[in-house]
Amino acid sequence: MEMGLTDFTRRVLELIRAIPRGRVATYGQLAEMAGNPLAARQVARLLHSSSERRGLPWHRVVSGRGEISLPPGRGGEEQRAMLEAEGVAFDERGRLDLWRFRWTPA
DNA sequence: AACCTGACTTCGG
DNA sequence: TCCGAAGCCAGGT
Repeated sequence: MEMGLTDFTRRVLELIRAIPRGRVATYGQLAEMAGNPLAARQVARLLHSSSERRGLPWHRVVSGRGEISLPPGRGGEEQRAMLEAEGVAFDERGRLDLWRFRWTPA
C-alpha cells in the first residue's frame, strides 16, 4: 500500500477490491462510499493510471448509467466480455441493469 | 505552485 | 434521449 495517497484514495482502492464477482459499482458510488461524493473523476483516474499495477478488478466499475465507459479499442470489449463471463447481462443498447447487478454492501 | 489529466456526473435545453 | 457546459478531485509534472 502506497503512502503518498489520501485516505480517500486508499478507501477507494479497498472498495474496488471488495466488489464481488458478478456485481458492479459505479464511479460515483465508489466515490461516495469512500467519503467524497464529488470525486467520481478521481476514481476514473485511479483506474486509468493504476488498475494494472495494483491488480484491481477494474472491469467491475461502470458508469452511473450502467454503461461501459472505457472506449472500445482500449479495453471496452474486454471489460464487457469479462463481465459477461461473470454472469452480467447487457441489453441491446450495451447497458446493464444496475438495479440487478449493482454491488450494495450492507 | 500552476497546470494538465481523466474509464465521471449532473443539469439545461 | 441526446448534446454541451460546468462542477469537482487528486495524482503527476
